[in-house]
Amino acid sequence: MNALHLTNQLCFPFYSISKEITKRYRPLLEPLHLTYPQYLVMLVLWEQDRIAMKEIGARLKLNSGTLTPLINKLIALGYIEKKRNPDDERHLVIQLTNKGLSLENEAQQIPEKLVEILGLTEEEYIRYQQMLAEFSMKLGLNDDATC
Amino acid sequence: MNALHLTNQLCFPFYSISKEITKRYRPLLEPLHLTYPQYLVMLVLWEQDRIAMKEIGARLKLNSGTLTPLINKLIALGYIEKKRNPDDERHLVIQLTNKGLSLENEAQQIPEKLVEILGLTEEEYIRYQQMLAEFSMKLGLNDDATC
DNA sequence: TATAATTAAATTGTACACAACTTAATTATA
DNA sequence: TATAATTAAGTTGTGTACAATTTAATTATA
Repeated sequence: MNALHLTNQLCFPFYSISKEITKRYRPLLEPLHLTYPQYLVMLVLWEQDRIAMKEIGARLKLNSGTLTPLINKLIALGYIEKKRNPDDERHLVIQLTNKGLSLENEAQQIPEKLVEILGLTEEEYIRYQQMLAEFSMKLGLNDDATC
Repeated sequence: MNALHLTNQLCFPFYSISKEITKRYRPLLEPLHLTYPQYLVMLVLWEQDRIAMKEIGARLKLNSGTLTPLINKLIALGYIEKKRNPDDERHLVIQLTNKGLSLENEAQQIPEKLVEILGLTEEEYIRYQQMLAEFSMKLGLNDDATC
């Protein structure tokens, strides 16, 4: 076996599948005026509002070089606001606006639409998800450094 | 179950695992002066030399906007050359230089080093690979449009 | 066979992604 | 308590990614 053969790589499928899914998200997110990384930030905030930018970065594994412009774009869209934490001025607290809050309703059908677009059954979805969670664990991606 | 919860997403693990593996490739590829996408182009050429840029794009699922600067970088590094196909001047034929050809030797230990860095056993590697190949198939990523 | 349609690269514009560095605020330590 | 170390954002520079458009070459069609 030639270990340098493209089909024998482990990373390449992750890389190309990731890009392909992101591409398939595009038409679903377009009505919300969001890109996929912007959508991820919104998911975090819908889960827990008023958290530090640092914490969003920790959950999404994004550093400030990526996150700062993302956050600024979401502010420009009117979905979030940022203000300094008075107890520690280094921390930016990110907060949903009413517009950002109500956007969650419009996003409700996105996950089911995506599964449909990917052509997966419920069992397949769960099986892949478990496999990925296991793999993420092995890579230490679930160790929440901020806890 | 909240389908909008980050941990219930299918795409997010693909996205973050992909980025994490790419990050772990970095120190392995640094001695070759290659980034991960540049390494992918080299893998394709070590498999089959003197192919059209279009064909490289088809295998890696990259369009010309991404591939053109990648190819130019590899030329600047002295690993490849490009020339027009005399039979069809629209096609760029990409060819390894001696330097690019001999680089394959230096790349030989990369796959095993990566598996070690990822902390996977042989069986795990194969199992994940199969699952990913299956998923890629479902997404139609293996349909080689150029055949 | 002149014109239209198609095709492969290149270009343009927007948006990540991250390493390395800078700045300002906070905390630790001599 | 002045100084050093640490921390969170922001900035800079390089390198993808991709949609949409342009350009040049080839092929199809009226």
